[in-house]
Amino acid sequence: MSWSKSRSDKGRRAYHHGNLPDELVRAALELIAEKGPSGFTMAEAARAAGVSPAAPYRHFRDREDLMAEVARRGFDRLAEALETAWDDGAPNPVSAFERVGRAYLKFARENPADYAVMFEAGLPSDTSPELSRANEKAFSVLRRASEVLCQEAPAEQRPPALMVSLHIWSVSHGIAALFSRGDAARRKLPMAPEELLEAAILIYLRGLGIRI
Amino acid sequence: MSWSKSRSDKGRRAYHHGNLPDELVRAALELIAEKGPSGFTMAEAARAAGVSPAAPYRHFRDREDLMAEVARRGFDRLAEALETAWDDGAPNPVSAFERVGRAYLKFARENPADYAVMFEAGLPSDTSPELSRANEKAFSVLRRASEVLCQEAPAEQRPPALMVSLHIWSVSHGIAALFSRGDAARRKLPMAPEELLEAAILIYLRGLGIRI
DNA sequence: GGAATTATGTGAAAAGCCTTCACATGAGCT
DNA sequence: AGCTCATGTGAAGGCTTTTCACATAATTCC
Repeated sequence: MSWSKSRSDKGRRAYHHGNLPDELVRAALELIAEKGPSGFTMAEAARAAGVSPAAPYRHFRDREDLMAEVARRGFDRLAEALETAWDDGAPNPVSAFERVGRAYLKFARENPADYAVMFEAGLPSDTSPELSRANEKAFSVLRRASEVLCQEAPAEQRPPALMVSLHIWSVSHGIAALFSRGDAARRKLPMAPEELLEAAILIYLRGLGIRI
Repeated sequence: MSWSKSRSDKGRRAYHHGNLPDELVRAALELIAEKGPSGFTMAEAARAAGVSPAAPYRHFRDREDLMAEVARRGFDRLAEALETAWDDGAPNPVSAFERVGRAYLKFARENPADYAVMFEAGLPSDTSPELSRANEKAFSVLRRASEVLCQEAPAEQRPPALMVSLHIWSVSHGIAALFSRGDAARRKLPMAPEELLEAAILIYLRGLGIRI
């Protein structure tokens, strides 16, 4: 049996928690969802997990280290969501690309806590190699999609795929950050964020000479 | 004489500071520039201004209130910078519009602390009416510029100016947030943020059918 | 099976922060 | 000069982060 502590007697708390890191990450996300990244405290996360305030430090160097792990997992899940949405460009690159955009906003809307930690917690970019790699992985989906998409542009004025991916990421992040945050919608919009992004992408692609 | 305490004897600290609110805002910006919005503390700002830790509370309800004032001033200065850049659309709307985009990025690059507080400190959108108004003022510059710009589009497919302004703001903010932050450049770019934005705007305008 | 080693959690403590309160001090007005 | 209001101080409570020695459980190795 791999977890010998087990749930045998449910009421009693075992000395060893069994899965503290995961639980702390979960607690952190809940707290951040309620009170923002700066409102989250190590002590409260420990309390939520039912351990002493010192326990988390067995698994995370400090508060920032826990945040970085939250962000890393966020990027992993974002990468997964974007990958699924892209679906290898089926049935055609343009519609798959728009699906990716919508998936990006959906992620930001449904996971505002993750998103805030990923992009607004002010984590130094070199916090951890794992974080950088997860970030890179999410971006690479956009990058590959842009490469396929660029093949659709007339050959004589084909834009650099990297630039296109940066443009799309920027506008997606801009809309997510400014207008698409969970309940705390920053500003009244004449249309849903998804429609706003879709329109932006369509106009942009037309500007690239891609037929729609 | 309006400030009778004056600087008469420079060494001696007067009991009354004379201009504590301004000094606190200045100190806050310096601290935030060094250690990010979450690294800023009321106590340290007070220390920098040479007053006791309790003094700031005579001028700001709490930490968040000071942050909101920092953000408010930031939006005011951003609005001013954008207004100047727009220059009533001279000599022609398109080039003036690009100037506005560059001014936006310049502001973000040269005032990373202000920018961080304005957009990433997680201030509740209803923190203060003054903050909302300053925010609105900055955005309205973009909005008016978009209105003029849209007149350049062929009448039969003229886009809503509000949508255009939201698109431009989003991509500008996206680029600023992701790539254009002071020294902590998030990611290696094949081109300067300003060029990246300029290219995005040109492609977008072409997509709108605006001749360049 | 039992002992040694390692991993994980505890309690206590130092240091620092936010914020409030009663009180002190100075400025401006009459 | 005296009154009133604005502004600054010191001390205090309650919170947080983080470390350290110590306790206890899980695992490994004979």
